[in-house]
Amino acid sequence: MPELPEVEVTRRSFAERIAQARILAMHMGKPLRWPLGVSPQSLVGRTVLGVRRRGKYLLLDLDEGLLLVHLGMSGSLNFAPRQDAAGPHDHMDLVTDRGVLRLHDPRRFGAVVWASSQSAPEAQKLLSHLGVEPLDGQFEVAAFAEGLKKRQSAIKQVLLAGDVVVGVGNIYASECLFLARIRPTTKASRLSRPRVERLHAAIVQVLNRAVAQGGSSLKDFVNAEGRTGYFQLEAAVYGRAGEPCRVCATPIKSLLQGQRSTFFCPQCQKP
DNA sequence: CCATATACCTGGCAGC
DNA sequence: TGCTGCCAGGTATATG
Repeated sequence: MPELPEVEVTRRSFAERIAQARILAMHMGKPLRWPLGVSPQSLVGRTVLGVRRRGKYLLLDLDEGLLLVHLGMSGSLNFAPRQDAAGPHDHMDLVTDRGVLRLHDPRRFGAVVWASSQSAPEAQKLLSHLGVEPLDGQFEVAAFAEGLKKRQSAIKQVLLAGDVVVGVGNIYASECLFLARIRPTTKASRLSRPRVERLHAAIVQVLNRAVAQGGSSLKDFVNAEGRTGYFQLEAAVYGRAGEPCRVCATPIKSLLQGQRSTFFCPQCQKP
């Protein structure tokens, strides 16, 4: 579910409300992708200073250490003054004096991991290999082009890998490549400079637009206030196999790349 | 180092 | 209805 836009929308929907909250209790449900790494009880008394994002990870800065939260494929957070009894798919409650932050994650590919600092091994293991942030002004064409030059695999899969640029998942990879008029199977190293420039601009444009639309709610994404997103309504290619291209009316095609579905317009995205 | 396959887990849906 | 197989927004890890 959650790519950069959904994670950022989630962050914005509770960051201010949880700032300066004191942790009163923490309850963990079924095992997630990785263990918390510390006793939930040991976090009682800590204060949540703020919420940042790195790639698809949310970083909850505490007055001592931090929590890394990942939503996996099916995770969502909810922050409210109170929560109902936990359901079978609620796997974390962070009870604070400003509300309860609850992680709902049916597939349990998500995770909540404690780290003593962002530079500590337990955090670096997850963050160190991540590529540049596309929306923070540090994303530059020259470095992007350099990163792509080294990669022999298809551009779609290089985007998904997240070690050149972070945040572009399976929906937005197809959308960005459509906007940039690039065939997803093109080898990254073979992209012409104009195409790299178009892709760079498309990534920024698509992700910003998706954030503005509250993310994509294909199935069940909601932000920490329980609100759905609307970007899926304007998706150009994702999930539209067989439907007419919004630009040229040619039927959208789909294919598999690395076991993931890719969607593209064979007319607008020439090899 | 690089590229690709695999594993994790649950629910929804098409097809029979 | 109920079963089976396939698909789904991610990514560390194993394998070649």
